[in-house]
Amino acid sequence: MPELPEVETVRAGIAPWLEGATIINVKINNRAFRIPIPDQFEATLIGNIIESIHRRGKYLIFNLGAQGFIGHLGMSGSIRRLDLNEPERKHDHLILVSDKVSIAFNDPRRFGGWDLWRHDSNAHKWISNLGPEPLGNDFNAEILSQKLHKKSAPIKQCLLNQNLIAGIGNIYASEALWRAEISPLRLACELTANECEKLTSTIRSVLQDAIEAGGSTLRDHRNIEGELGYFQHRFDVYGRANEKCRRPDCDGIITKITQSARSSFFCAHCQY
DNA sequence: CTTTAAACCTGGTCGC
DNA sequence: TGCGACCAGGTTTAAA
Repeated sequence: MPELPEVETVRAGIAPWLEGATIINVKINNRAFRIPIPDQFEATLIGNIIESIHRRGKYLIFNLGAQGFIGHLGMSGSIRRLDLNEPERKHDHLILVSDKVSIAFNDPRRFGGWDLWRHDSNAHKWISNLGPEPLGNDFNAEILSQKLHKKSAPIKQCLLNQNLIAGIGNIYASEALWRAEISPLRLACELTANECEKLTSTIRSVLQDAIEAGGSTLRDHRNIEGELGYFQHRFDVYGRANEKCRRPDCDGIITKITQSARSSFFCAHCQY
């Protein structure tokens, strides 16, 4: 479920609970992820203080000092606070107990994963080849144009390539292209400099708007007690097949197409 | 090197 | 109420 904004919302939600906390216990109910959780995971964490929690693309990075652990929420992962004596739920694969709070990582499909990292090694392989952070200073229209120029694939597929830009997923790829009035079918190498400029801007705005929507769910007391990793945002095109285009003065209808086995939504009337 | 397809999983929904 | 088909926000691996 989670793309960059959802992962950032998880990070912002758990950071106040866990930064500065000492890990008391780690309980793993199921290690069987695409890459199994390593055997030394629990022993490496227990007794250490979580100094800080970061995000890179869709990954969560927990810093314990000279070492730490890294997590991915996959397609169906979420994290929630686990209060004292609160029962575990089905698919709670990882329980982390600290001197402040306990959290549960729940992931029905187990497409997510957890691993260890050390400062004295190179960056973890999960994040070593990621492209720039779209909301960071290393991302701009020139960089995007340079990268897309080498790609003959449709722009929608390129936006999902984490090595080009980190953090965009299937929803926000469609949303950013709609805002930029660019068809998902356009070949990446054929985008003009002006279109790259526009797309850079809409990628930023669509992610930023979603983070703010996630932030508002964090401020809602009911939601902060609940699951982090999923919040319903109002999408302009995603999931709106056969509905009216939301662009003012456009009377187009949203179309759903399949590109490399993923669905794309767009308005053929105003996206060219 | 590139691009495409299949694989990894569970659960919800829809049509019969 | 049940069953099969299909769909889902991601990434890696094998194959072409």
